[in-house]
Amino acid sequence: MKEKPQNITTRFAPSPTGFLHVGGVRTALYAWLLARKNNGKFILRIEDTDKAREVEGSIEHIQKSLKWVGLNWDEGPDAPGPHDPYIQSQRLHLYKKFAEKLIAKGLAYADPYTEEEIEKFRKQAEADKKPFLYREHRPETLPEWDGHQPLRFKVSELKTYTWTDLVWGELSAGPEALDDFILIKSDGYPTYNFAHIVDDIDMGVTHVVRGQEFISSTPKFLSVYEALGVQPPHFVTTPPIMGADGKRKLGKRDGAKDFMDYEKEGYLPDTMINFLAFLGFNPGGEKEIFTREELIEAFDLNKVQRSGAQWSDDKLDWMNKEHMKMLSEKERNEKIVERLKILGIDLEGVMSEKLCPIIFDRISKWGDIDTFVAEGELDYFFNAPEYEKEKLIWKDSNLAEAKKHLEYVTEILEKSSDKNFDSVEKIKTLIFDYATLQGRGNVLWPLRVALSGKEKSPDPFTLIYILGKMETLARAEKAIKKLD
RNA sequence: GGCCCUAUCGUCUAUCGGCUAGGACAUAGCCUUCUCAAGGCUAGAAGCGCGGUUCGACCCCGCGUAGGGUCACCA
Repeated sequence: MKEKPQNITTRFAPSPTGFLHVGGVRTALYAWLLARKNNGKFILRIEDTDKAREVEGSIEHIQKSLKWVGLNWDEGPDAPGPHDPYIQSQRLHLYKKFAEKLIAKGLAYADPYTEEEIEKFRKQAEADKKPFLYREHRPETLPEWDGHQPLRFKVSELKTYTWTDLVWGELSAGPEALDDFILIKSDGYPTYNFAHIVDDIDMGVTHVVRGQEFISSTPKFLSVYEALGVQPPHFVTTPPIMGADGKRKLGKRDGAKDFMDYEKEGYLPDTMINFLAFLGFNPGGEKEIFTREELIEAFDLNKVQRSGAQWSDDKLDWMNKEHMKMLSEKERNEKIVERLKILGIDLEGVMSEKLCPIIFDRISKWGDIDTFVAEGELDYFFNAPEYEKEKLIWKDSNLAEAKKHLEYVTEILEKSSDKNFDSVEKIKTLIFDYATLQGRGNVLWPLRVALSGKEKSPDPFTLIYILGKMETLARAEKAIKKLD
């Protein structure tokens, strides 16, 4: 229907005020997908114009987050490009240059008021239940700027702006959205409202992918583009991600967590990409599990949602398991062994070959291994169990019966010539034959509980295999004694 | 409060005027299984309300309602 846009350039422009949360990453993801799909350019720009809110180390942390999920940028703080540098605090001269253009046109002036005076205006507006508009207090003669007051933009024409957002369609807002906002603060740094426009122009950004909170200030941006005589870029506005309660936009103030926490919890990068993309986007079919490449292929701005989507840990976990299943057995095992090692459990050779699949079945993210271990779920392999008599009995059977079966099985095990139970298959056949005659549950249940000490555990043959002859017999005999 | 936006199962969503409203997560039940998990099957579960346009509205329009965003020398 419409031809592929040419020479697309998108950017992600976080401010280094701490960590990135899922909302920020999704905005970055959409910008990245848009660029990658169109063979365009994706720029990372750091918007550090608020020195008071800046948090040490966040630039590195943000980059780490993006790198974790593979959102690579073509130009950025650590990737030199034609518009170096990519950190706003190092581009002050540029904002000044653009500010001077506006001053020359009579479209910018110094703010003569003190902060207290403005605060008074604001309070008054609030009391009158009216939106605060600075321009209503604009001095008759515009004060000249000496670089120490805030520099304000002068709205020259109060009109209704209409623009097309690639996600939301046609949008418009009247003059009440226009105001004399601050371009450059008294500390010499530009505000976001001005800096991002200057940078987007300078860097040739064609598509501004941003959160929905910027819709209301778009007329302000358009009035600046107009004053500068520059054609505005395309706006691509993403819907908000709501907290799990569905009530409010997810934000740091509401306890949104550090995106890197998901890495710590053991989610796969591909899951995060897949999940985040689908929170507010759906290509239309019934397929939900997408690889990164498939996502780039399927991404379409027309299919991006406008209403907020609620975050769901349940669905994230499900999706992560789906992506985990796409891993090879070798990759799975390596991950599990690695995670266990951190917990002080060393698995080697056959042990890991046997144990890893059991663990894999029971987790939906690598971090589940931690709770698995913490809750003693793997104790059946490492510690001799304590018994509660009743648990050794299968359904309606009785103690004597359980004991009889256990003793018989013990006999089979003792007779086994294979000291290491390397061929559990042979033993398995013998026990199975017996169990089939006696009722499988009646035999296998007490055996499994005797070996594991738990109501839930892997099957008895796996246990026999891993425990070895000595330990298996020791546990079985302990259980038999308990049944006396 | 002004302005802007949004509205399909509990949740994420499909439908681009023809719907017996589809899928996924979650929930419940059943099957399989030595238990749990996994897997398979099944079930319940939705078009915010009122008008209008139309042969026909979940889809288009208006009003109402609800929710979100925004109104900083924050981004």
